[in-house]
Amino acid sequence: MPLTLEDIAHLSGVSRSTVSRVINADTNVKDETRQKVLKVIQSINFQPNLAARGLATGRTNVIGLVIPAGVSVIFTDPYFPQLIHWLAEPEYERRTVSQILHNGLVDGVIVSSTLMDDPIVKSLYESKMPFILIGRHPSLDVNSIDVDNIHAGWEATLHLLRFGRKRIATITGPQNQIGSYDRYQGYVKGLSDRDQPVLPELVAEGDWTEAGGYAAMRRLIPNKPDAVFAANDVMAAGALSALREAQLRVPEDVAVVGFDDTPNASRTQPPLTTMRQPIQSMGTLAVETLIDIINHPGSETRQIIVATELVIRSSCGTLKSISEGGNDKKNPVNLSIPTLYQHHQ
Amino acid sequence: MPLTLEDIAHLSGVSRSTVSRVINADTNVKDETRQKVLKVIQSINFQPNLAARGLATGRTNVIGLVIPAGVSVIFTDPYFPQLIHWLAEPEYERRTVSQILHNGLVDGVIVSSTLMDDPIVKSLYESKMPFILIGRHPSLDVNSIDVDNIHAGWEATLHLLRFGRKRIATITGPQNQIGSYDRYQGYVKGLSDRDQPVLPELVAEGDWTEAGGYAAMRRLIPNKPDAVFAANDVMAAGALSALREAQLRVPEDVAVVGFDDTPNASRTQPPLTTMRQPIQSMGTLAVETLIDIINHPGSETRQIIVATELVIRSSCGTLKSISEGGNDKKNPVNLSIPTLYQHHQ
DNA sequence: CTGAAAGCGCTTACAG
DNA sequence: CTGAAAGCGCTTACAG
Repeated sequence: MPLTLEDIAHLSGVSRSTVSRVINADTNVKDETRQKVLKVIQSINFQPNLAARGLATGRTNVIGLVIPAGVSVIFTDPYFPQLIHWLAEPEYERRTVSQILHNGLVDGVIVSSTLMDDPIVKSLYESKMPFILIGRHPSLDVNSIDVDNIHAGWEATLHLLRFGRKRIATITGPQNQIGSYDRYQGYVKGLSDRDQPVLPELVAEGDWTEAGGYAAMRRLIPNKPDAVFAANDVMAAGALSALREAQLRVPEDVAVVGFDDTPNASRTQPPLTTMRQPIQSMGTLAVETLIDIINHPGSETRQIIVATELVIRSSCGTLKSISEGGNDKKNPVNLSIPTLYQHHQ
Repeated sequence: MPLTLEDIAHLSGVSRSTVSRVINADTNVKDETRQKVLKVIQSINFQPNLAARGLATGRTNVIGLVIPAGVSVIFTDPYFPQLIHWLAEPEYERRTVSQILHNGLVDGVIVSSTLMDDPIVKSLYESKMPFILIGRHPSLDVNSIDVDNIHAGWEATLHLLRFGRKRIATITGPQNQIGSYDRYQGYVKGLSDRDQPVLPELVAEGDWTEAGGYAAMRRLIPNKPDAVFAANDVMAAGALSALREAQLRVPEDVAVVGFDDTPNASRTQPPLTTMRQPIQSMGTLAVETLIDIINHPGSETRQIIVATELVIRSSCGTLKSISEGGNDKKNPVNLSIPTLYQHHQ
């Protein structure tokens, strides 16, 4: 149970009214009293209930934004990101965690955080606020929904190996993010399982952006990779640009595999082979699961893993190109395609 | 002042408790009573105060979404749009207007609606809820912030005329949107002011999307335009694709002017001349103005017009290309560039 | 400078 | 099936 004004009042030996005055920066409070109360408030990180305040004052301090034609348009027309750019200002963001999360205005939260040890997750975990993580947590037993990134990275790498690629590079995401770290571990495991060395010169860290993928690929090219596994499609697209610029053919000279299967993956030149995650379903499932968690306090922790699926397009060659690919007798190519594989477009 | 349960109780001749039961679909209400109460509720479109309900029940029925690195990433990585795709589902959207707007959870709203006569605007206007429109309203006296779309369309068209273009086409936005309608009116006025005919065959309506711009341009090409004014940059980009495909050179064969100056405008091939609106500032200004309106109830209506600015890149040729452009003695070219004009990139 | 008390608009046992 | 009453957690005159 969250604390109330009354609790703070008891703890600091004053009345509820005085606590309220302190919180609202009313000047009619003796400085000594103010300090005393403030100390208590800070020590237990008290957040006044905004619903109650809203009721009492008739003001909530929240404003709404109505956009036409639903949420979808804000992603198709670059006009909207700009229009709500103020949302990204530090002044607005700072309040998010402490204030919006623990002030009685939300029943639970979905956290799409991939940071290795995000303080938000820890504080949420300790606060008893219902929440679900999209991703996984390395140590805490929290509700989560995720793909098996290690397995997915492993599978992507193996796919490249099957095509006879010998110098498989990877463009990773930031390594302080667990999903990104896991994909890299999958890559390492894939190579190790086939007795291939993991060469540092073939590993470049990106930042999920197209520019980052482009830059990473530029760093890799001098080291002569014949394939690259990018930890997301956006960086893969950047890598394709760098390869094109360097006059390298995809997939003939360098095969490329991405991750996500975001809509643009099928529109790159050439279309991208990529590890699909069912992102939309994960979002929906997160909402549904969270609501269920809210409705069943004290229920068991849920850790949901959804399946990924390699979507084969042309950026890594098709099976017939294996013959061109410098086949290797020691690691015979497995010509059977797992049933999980599907072709798209 | 919004009505309360107590008001409904009086109006329907029952107690507050019963009204609450009806609203919460409690089965312990005589059917006759329920109908009576429901009728009153519907007749005045009563919305219970969610802050009060949240206080009473300890549940608000709102869930939060925490995303890493701030709001900005959701626009750069296509992962996020997919993750929150459920927000776009009708089930979630339906509640928006009536429920979220009039339930005491927001103090005011920004409406980015461009529809000619949006019912939301009307209902907001009647409800006394503080709000500000991004755009303008054809008849109601509402707070608004907008650019002068007529003037901007006029200026874009005149720019093309100055370059000696004779068959200036336009790709409009949906004509049931006022901003889009205004831009078209500006185009018409620009041509009329220079005694040029407005040819229906040179007018095509788009839907703001790249695909829509592409399709519109394909319809225009057979009618031999030598310039096109697109009502936004996204459609202009689509038009560029269609022109490239038709082997028409930009700007030599067809000059193109866009609208917005969204970030991609400088990255098209060739970079786009476009009418810049200060979208970010409009967003910020809308927030600030709304807060001010909330803080000063009963203050005068504010109608803010912010300036646009033609950003000249290469899609409409540079001044020296005027000499190639088949100058017209009757309409001498004005070689002086207004100081408002600026060159970018 | 401080506290007791009323009130914001709901929900929900409790009593009938 | 219905109503009176208490309570959710705040704020804010009012009295001292």
